[in-house]
Amino acid sequence: MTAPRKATIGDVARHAGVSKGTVSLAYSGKRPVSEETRQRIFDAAEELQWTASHRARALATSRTGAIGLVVARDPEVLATDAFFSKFISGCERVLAEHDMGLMLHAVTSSEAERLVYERLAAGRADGVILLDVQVEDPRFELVQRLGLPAVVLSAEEPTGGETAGLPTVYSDDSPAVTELVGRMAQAGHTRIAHVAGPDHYIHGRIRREAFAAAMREQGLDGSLVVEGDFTAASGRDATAQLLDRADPPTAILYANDMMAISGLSLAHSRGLRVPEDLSISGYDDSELSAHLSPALTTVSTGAVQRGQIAVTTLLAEIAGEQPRHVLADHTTVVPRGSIAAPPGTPTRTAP
Amino acid sequence: MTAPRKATIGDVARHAGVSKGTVSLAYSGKRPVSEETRQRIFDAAEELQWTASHRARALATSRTGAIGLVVARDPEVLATDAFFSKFISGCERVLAEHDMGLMLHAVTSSEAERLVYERLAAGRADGVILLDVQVEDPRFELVQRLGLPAVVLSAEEPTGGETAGLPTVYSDDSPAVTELVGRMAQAGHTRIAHVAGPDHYIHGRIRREAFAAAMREQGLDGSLVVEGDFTAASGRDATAQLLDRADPPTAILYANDMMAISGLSLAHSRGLRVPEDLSISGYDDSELSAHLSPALTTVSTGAVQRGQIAVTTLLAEIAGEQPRHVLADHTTVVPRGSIAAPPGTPTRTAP
DNA sequence: CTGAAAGCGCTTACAG
DNA sequence: CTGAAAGCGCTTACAG
Repeated sequence: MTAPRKATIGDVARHAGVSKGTVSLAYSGKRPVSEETRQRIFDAAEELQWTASHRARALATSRTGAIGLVVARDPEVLATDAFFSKFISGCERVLAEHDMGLMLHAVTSSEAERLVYERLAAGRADGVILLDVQVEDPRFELVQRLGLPAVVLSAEEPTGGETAGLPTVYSDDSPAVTELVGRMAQAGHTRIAHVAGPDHYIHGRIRREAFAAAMREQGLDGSLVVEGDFTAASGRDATAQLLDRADPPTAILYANDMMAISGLSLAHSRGLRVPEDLSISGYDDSELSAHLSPALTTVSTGAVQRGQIAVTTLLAEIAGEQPRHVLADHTTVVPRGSIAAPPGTPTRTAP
Repeated sequence: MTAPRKATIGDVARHAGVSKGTVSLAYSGKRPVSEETRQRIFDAAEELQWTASHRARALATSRTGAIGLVVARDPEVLATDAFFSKFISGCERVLAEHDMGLMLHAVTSSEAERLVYERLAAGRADGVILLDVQVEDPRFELVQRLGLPAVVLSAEEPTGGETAGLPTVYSDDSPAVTELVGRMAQAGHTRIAHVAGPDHYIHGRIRREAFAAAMREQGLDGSLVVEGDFTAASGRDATAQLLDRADPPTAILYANDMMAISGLSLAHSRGLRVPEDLSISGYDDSELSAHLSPALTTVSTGAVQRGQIAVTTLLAEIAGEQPRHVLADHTTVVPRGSIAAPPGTPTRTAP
């Protein structure tokens, strides 16, 4: 039962009667190997059940074959984030093609976070993707000092060096928010509120600014904003605060699905019908949002595609290509049943 | 702007006027180094900004410093799984102590899955944790053939070699389900239904069997079971099917929160009040469940602890210790507002 | 097309 | 307490 020593490239070479170099070449194809010896080598490898040692290859090539992803969020929040796992799945898709993997790190302090990046830079990963970017994120400087290739994922175009020159995969969250406000206004709503994400997150801030701008365009008062933190708890509390007002909103635009769903639930429990009494929208297109009753109007973020693009961009940078910013916009509004005319609207306002 | 060559242990040794071996020892502490040279070494390292290369160390020690986790689920489903990210967070906690990392792989075909395990075994990970275990899971044989240390996470004690002798971290989901049924029965429910998870998953099957057994114990009919697949979509459909019956249940026990939440939403949309008209319970204790209105009675699975224990167990196995099964039971019912007496019950049945 | 050898950057017996 | 050297298992110029 004691594990037999694993075969090495040397064993295969000996077995096939060639040099180690030739075995290596037969697999990499970096230089031609005669069909005959190639076959001998494959047979020997098969017989010895040999697979190249990843560790040895990593040292020889100075490439680890992994990229790093560090998440500095409470696991509770991570759990409920529809974006995250779709994003990872997109990353995997292209990593697999390149025979690479994803090193995931969950940290809870910024001290631990710094340490993790240092370890990654010490050869545990060939590069990293920076998620949940904050305004003037300290990681920008950190990765550059560490010489660690990185791409940042942002919700706005880094026109003025917002991402410190690091290659950035960005989308623009604004149009979807504008469209959502437009739909609500069109349905006849005037008192529209926004439950925002934290302002220090770019995607929190952008969605909020887009809300304000869209309301202004519609000639409406865009000041009814409550800041949440993307958790269900904060969604419920913010909603309670809004509904408790003397002049409660007739529509609420939430910065993510999670907050929208707990908000929806609270509204229901207060006897409000959605969408008849209250219209709402989310952001993220989580699986749950599509199967609620009524289903939640939300925004699909193209998370899988962004994962793919982010990794592709990172690999290009690692390969030494000139870093560039790339627009990855698959953001689109998914209209579902949670928006209707406000209460008291005549059944049909024919044009 | 061209990246300066990174310092190596040789540079540090030269700088400090010692041998490479001594530098290594100064850091590992595996053998004593005089305080004076030790300081010289640290100073040199500091000045040259040296950190040991993980790749080189990995080859020299035959240890990769990472464990693998492969998830064979639709990203949509993963996204909404409260267990998963808490579990990962628990893993990280102990991995960090050991200066190790987590290689995460998301696969969508069993073909891809096999390939990933082979890669992991080829030196990309020192061991793996097997999640979402199925009955007679083919991975049991695979990891053993590959000589890849593994621990499996199960929802029942592997008394009869269910996990092929692999060290197993198990909990028992039954008591919580029994308690839930008990609470519902106690409240006066007799028509209690179960929306189950797929039967080929151990945790799906166990919860279902526990439901049947508990109903039997209560002298109730436990045949009202609809199989879902843990997604919100299936939760909604199963609930519709139940509520459409001539004799709909007055209480529904769901195999996870996600199905319970979409079920709750559907019930609401049909004008049923929860818990006045329908009592429900979930399983997983997701963040959302606590902030719904009413909050969802559910089961906390101790996912963080299980992650910690799983990794601890795996590291012990990697270190060559005798593999054993370990009970990791932090499963407990979290009573919240979603269970009450069935409709038509006199206000208070004083004992 | 193939071989011999150096090199990737550490760790760890082996001597002293 | 410290040094010189071998070894981890590959890849890749360099010769032929």
